[in-house]
Amino acid sequence: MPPPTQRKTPVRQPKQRRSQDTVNTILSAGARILAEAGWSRFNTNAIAARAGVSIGSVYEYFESKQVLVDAIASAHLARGEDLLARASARIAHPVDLEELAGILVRGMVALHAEDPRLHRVLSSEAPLSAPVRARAERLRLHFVDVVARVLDGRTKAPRLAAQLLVDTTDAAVHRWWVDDDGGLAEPQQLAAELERMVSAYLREARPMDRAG
Amino acid sequence: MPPPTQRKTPVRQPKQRRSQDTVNTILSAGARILAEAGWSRFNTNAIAARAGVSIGSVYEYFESKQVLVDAIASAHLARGEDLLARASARIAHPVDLEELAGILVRGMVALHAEDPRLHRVLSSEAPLSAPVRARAERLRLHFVDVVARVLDGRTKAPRLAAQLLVDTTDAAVHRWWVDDDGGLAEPQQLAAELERMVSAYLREARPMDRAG
Amino acid sequence: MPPPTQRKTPVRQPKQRRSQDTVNTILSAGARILAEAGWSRFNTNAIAARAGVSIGSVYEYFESKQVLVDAIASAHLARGEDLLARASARIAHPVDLEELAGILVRGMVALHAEDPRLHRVLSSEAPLSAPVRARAERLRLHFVDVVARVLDGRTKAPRLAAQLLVDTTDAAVHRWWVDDDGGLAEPQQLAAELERMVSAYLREARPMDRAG
Amino acid sequence: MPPPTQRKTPVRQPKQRRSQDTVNTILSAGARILAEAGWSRFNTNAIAARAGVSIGSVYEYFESKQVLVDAIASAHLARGEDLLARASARIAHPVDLEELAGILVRGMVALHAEDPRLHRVLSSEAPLSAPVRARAERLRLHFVDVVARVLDGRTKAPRLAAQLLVDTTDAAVHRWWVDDDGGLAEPQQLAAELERMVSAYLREARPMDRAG
DNA sequence: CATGAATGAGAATTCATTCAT
DNA sequence: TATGAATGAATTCTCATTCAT
Repeated sequence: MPPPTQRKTPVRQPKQRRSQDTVNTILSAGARILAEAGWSRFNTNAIAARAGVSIGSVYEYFESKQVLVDAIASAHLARGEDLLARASARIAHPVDLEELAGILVRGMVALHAEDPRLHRVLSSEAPLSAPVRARAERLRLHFVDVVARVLDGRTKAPRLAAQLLVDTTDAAVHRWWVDDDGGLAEPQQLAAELERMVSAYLREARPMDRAG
Repeated sequence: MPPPTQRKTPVRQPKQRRSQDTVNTILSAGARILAEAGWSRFNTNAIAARAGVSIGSVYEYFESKQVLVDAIASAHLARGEDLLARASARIAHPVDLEELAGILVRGMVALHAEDPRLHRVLSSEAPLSAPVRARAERLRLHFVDVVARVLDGRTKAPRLAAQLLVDTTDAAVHRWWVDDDGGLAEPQQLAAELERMVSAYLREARPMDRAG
Repeated sequence: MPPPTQRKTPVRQPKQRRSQDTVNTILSAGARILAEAGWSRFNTNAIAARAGVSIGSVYEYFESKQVLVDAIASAHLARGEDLLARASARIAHPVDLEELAGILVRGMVALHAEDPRLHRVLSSEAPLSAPVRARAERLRLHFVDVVARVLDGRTKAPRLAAQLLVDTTDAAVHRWWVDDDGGLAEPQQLAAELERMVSAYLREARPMDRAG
Repeated sequence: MPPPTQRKTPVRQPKQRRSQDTVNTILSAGARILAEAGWSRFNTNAIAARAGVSIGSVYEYFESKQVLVDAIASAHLARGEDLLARASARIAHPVDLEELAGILVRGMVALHAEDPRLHRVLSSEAPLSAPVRARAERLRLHFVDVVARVLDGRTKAPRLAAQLLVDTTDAAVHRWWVDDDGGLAEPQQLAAELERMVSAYLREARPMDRAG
């Protein structure tokens, strides 16, 4: 944190500023190519050209193509983590199980609606490094944790149920928002129906329901 | 004219036999590489080496790398179509809605349990041609049709419900059997829970349930 | 010459007969490919397929691709030699110098009108072996000889004049009939004008013209 | 702002200089291979090796082998266009018809004397793209135009005559200078005789000659 | 730091030719 | 003789990466 002293226009180190700009330019050029043309057209020379920088600069900031695609994926994951952090507040608060279904499905839709084409390429075509895949896995686990905490004491096997809910809604929404190429029904309709299914499950999953 | 009797094993001309052997060798070498090393290592020279044939032989039978991967995908789809055809007999018979959930989930598991690594690469990494993608889409539509027919008259919006069920179980099972890299719970447990969720949904989706 | 004896249907050696048929089939399949698709598409497998024989048979009769294209060129040259032989009778007869121009130009047109597309490929694209090129050169020399003999004693430097006439008409007719892709005037008009030019030259090339 | 004075030698950025050098090296390596070994040996690896650059550099500057051979042909054509431009000044000036024959033949000789082996390969073996062929055709039309303008009003059908003259001299000189493999007479002698033939034609092609 | 020319390993594809059947 | 499956050297082209300026 910079000292809150009298300098109005703080001397921003031009070097670092410019560097960060270049890094961002490269990252978004790469992301756009990935989203628009897929992994097969994601080549370092094209990225440099699109970013308007030299290929040398790309390698100045990213050791290799792998590091670059990992960085793009990380940025994308960071946005997901952000969304989850904000949503978890809403979920964590003592919430009616009835509401949970809606929050869950709508949250997942929000998560996948953010640059779905990029999401698609990153989650299927692009070969990400192990650490990045681990980070994605952690995001999922975190999601499961949040839901499990809500279910705790209110359903049998809350953690298993949480994983079922997260994985199912994630996978289904992913398919409808990300993978779909001309499906049957509208994603919105399907999501509403999915909500109904999740509700039905939660209603029957109460401990007493099974015991009694 | 040859005797129209007892020819169960048709006289295979040795040349055709040899060709077919080569074709099969190439197809399975390609499938194994795809399953074990992914699309990025799927190159025609590696395939030829693995199949123990020359690169020329690969091109003798497959016009291009694209045609080859399409052929591998087609064979995989054919196995899926087969499974569905046999399963649809079971589903189509007047089946209790309660049973449907089990048949559906177990059918989907069977569908994905067949060479899941190959399935994974074919369904995400590999760039398949439009006709093959259309064939996969047709398989999915067929599945939805079969389920919709069972639901007809027994749930509201049977076709929408059918798509929800097929897509959800497909996506979830796909994730657990195909995509999973070290998840939380056992896929089997999750599948059992999924069955419960589908049952709950069907129970509540009866026309009278909503009307009354 | 076969003995004119009583066998009506002579026993033709089926082997040699069939062989010759196969050879001819291959030769014309090759010639057609050469004429229609050019040297770059002239490949032995395509020829075998087009001829309806196996690639093995092609190599049974022609040691190599080079031998095959040479054989096609030789057959084409043989037709040219034939034409020249028949034309030379007409030319050799004490012919008016005025007539010579017409005979020459029309003969050259006839020579080039025979399968011009094949002629084009053989005379430019296809890499013929030295012996075949020598044979083509011999045909040209023979042509020059025939014309020189007519000019002998009637023009100065009859051999030089003969070569001028043969080469000029050959080259020009070749260009108009064989190479032309959408030229200006009609080949026929140009040929008529060429005749006029040759006539004019011959008229002025008489020994006395220069001497006196 | 740089001083707007005495900059005769523009400041060449070293990078552009280096690039241009590489381009030229590749172009002439390609031209030499084409001239010395023909189209069949014109392969990108050989060109790179001969130019002393990597294969990557060849493709850095020429999208494809086709583009490269087209560039070589274009450079060759540019030299021809230059020659014609300079010659047309001489021809265009009110020139005696007697002189025309000499100018024409000598011009054509000059045109073909420039790298005849390259000319040979480019004009027959090498498959040039349509635009380059069109450019060659334009050069020919331009030549015909120049001659036709001289003949205008002095011969019947001046344009037809012009085409006859251009095509005939072009084809003949091409044969003698470019295609010839050990012919009979010296090309120089033949050219002199060709000049005589053209003169004779022009003398007789005057309008009054035919009318009266 | 930035540039961009240069590199070269690697991948797809073709096709003349061989040889076991 | 005929067949056609199999071979593999040769060729075009791509693109991640390096490094001199």
